[in-house]
Amino acid sequence: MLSREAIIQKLKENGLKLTSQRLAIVDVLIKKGHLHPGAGFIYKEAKKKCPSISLSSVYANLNELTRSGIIKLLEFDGKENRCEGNLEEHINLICEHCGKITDFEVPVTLNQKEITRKTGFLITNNRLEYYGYCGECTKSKG
Amino acid sequence: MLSREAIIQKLKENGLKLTSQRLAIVDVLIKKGHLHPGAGFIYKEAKKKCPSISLSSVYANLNELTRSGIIKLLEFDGKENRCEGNLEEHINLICEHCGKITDFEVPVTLNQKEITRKTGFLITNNRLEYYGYCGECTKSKG
DNA sequence: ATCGTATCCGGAACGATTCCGGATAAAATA
DNA sequence: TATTTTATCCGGAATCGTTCCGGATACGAT
Repeated sequence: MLSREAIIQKLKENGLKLTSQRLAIVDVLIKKGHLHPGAGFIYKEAKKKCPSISLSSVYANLNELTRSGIIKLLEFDGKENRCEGNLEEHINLICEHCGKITDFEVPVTLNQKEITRKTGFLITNNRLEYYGYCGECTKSKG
Repeated sequence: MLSREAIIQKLKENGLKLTSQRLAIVDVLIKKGHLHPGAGFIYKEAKKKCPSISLSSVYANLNELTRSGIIKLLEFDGKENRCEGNLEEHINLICEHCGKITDFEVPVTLNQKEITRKTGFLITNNRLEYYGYCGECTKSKG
């Protein structure tokens, strides 16, 4: 995740205004320990600093932040989407019990050029996920 | 994708009845050239052989086939979900222009045991996707 | 042929997200 | 500082793929 300053600079570069709603959302995103928050959580948290904020503004802002390359949205059908601040290629470990998402750096980057050469497919984005049960949930339940 | 016979055997093993609706859906799934169909397409196609079929039955059956380990559902937020017959670990190349999904075998299987050892995360399922533009769409448009 | 039960159908319900149009406020300009 | 421009805001309605419901149907065991 970028620093607050870097995000604000990117926002300015993209001609986006620094509204109180937008900054409140950014502050939730950069808060440590709350990785990969969903729109609902961000709404609830941002409301503490900016009580007038609406849920539709949260959604609009998350889309805007995505367009500016500040975050990435992990979309899940049925479930809430989640925000991703780590834009480097990596694997998301998603716990099916507690919902926690952990980043795992890919030791050897898969050779995307080889895929393009073999198939003609031009890669612009990726989504690498392992589903299962995190260490804590495995210990407590089995 | 399993053969028709193998699927029918799996259905019997799991105590599922061989209804005309279910078999019509299976026939759409195993048809070559229509890889990764969505519920809407399956509904439309199955209706040709089984005109009384309902969309809710298609959904119920896709969930049942998933539970029996015959297919896997690729869930997309906003867009239709897609059926996956290849249950081996591989990468899906998803074209953002035409929507086509192509399987790409992973040359070196990522070491899942190492992930478990390092993080305690127990892997039960995976989702590996590259988004971009397939060869055909790249050629025709650029 | 009978029976038990999984499965079916149609439509209502669901829920996260998007869309709308009038109101607001950021920030450029004078 | 006052004015102007325009992105952004809010609240609620709309969207849409999917799930849920209850009564009807038909598979397949006996």
